[in-house]
Amino acid sequence: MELRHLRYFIAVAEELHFGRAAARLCIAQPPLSQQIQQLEREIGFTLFSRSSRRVELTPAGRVYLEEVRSSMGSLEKAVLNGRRVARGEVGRLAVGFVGTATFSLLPDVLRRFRNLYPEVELTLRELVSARQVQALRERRIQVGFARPAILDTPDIVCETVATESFVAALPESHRLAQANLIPLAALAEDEFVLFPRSPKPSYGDLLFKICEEAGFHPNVTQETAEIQTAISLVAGGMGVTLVPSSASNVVRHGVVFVELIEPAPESDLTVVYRIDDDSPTLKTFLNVVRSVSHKG
Amino acid sequence: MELRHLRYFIAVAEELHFGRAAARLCIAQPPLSQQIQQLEREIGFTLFSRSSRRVELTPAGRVYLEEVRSSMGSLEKAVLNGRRVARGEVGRLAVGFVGTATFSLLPDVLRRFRNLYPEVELTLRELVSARQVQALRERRIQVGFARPAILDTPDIVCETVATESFVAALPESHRLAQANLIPLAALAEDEFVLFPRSPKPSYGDLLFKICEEAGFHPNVTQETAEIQTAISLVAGGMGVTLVPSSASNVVRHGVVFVELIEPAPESDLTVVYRIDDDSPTLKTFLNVVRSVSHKG
DNA sequence: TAAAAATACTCCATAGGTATTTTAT
DNA sequence: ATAAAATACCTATGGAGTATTTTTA
Repeated sequence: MELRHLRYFIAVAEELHFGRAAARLCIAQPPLSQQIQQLEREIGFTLFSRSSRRVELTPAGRVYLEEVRSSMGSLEKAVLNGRRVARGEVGRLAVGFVGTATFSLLPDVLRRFRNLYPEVELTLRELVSARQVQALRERRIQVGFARPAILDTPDIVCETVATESFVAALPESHRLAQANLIPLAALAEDEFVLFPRSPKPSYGDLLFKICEEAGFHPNVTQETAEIQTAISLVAGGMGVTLVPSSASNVVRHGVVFVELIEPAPESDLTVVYRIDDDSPTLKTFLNVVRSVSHKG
Repeated sequence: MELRHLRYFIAVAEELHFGRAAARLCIAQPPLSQQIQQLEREIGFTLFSRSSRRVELTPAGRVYLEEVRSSMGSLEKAVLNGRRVARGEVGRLAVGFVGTATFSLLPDVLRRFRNLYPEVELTLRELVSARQVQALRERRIQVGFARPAILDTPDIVCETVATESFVAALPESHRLAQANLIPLAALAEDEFVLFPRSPKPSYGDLLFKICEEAGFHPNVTQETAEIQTAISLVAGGMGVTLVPSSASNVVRHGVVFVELIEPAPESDLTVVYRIDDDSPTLKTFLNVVRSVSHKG
């Protein structure tokens, strides 16, 4: 049995006339009769009761017609669904992200992507950069937002999507709180709220190196994994810290953000994904990331 | 697109290997590759990511596979359903019957048919014989149980399925209540509970004629359409009546049934149906009727 | 280099065309 | 007498076969 048989059957069932049905199908009448006979032989029951004056569906033909129609409809839908998956319009995507990405690009990307492709099911998991690479390898995520110190593995692509300068977060009462622009070295004697230095590459490690490049070892008195918490601690007068400039959007009583004199330390935010992942969902996601990245 | 394409697609998706899939399909590998390419061209997206070492389903291919599988399953089921309808195992059947048929064949036929073909939806309507012919013509019923006086129309087939003799129903207190066998003429002076004489042909009319053949005009004092009611009236001493012998199954306090001496009046119970109705449901029903009729 | 998919071509089975017959109104 | 389906027979498209090339692990 072939779909041709079913298409012909539907045509005859709708016209109830072999000649007209054949015309509609752009074939001659005899082959149509033959194909219908062939179909009837194969399914084992008659579809039409024909006389030379009238063609009628048999009861079994009526039942069969309905079910065939519905199956053919499903087959057409299957093609449309497949196309939408192929275009990345439906699917599933697990996204990893470092905590420090939540202030800048990530919210915009997610909002935009959800608007454009509401039928892609997004799963978010916060993971430090090293864990993201691991998760990509194990396919637990398809894409990550990371801050790679040096991320150089051949199986993972790493694309910079934002470069942010750091700003100093100071308590309101700090002696430099009123300044517009300070050198990082001005904080050499201050107490620092910093972040865990492992697993490497870590955000804490990066900040530590930045301080060393500015000529001092930071005097770390508090450690926390969360930027939000760090800012709260600064507000509480526990010390100063460095945050990506995007975090200065977080308005919090008791904290001021001060820019740093050139050469201002910078940090790249990157998207990471498997080099061998050609899933269209990933592609559309990356396109959204890039569009947001270039626009902003 | 043809079912061939889909069958090939499923085979390759299951084997994930063109060579093995081709072997399973009993064709050579090149035509299989061609058919899959053709399918991909038509649906507009790639089903497999192939390298010479590994064949994998694309995400769209996975989605398409599931939907195609289900559609193909539906198509197979459609054939099975069609066959069952063609065999008369599922369907709908409206059955007409005269009230006097309810004691004899009809209950047995219905019980048996329902057991054998539980998926045929039976509808029952009580109709006098003349109405059954009308209902058959208008296709409101497909088969009827009638008592045709003279039913002679070319479009309706009328098949005798039972011949019943009549018995007299007498009140317990009747002077002949103890008799085994009486001539019908013995009731010439009795009061009769009879049935409406129209529309003709009617059961009431039939009984009237039977009495006239026995040589008297029945003295009708009560009329009712229901045999049950007639028997109740007899029990109440309102008169006597004639019922088909099968009605004597109805045990009722105060009534006795007495057989009639030869020539005992008889009545045919017939099935009636359209001569042009070739529905398999009707055929299986008629077969059940005949089997019950011959057995009993 | 070896396994497997893709091309290149050839062939024949069968879908479809034309002419005609059968059938039922 | 006629409309319409079935049958008979022929043609040619395209599915499938064989031989070969390409690809990548």
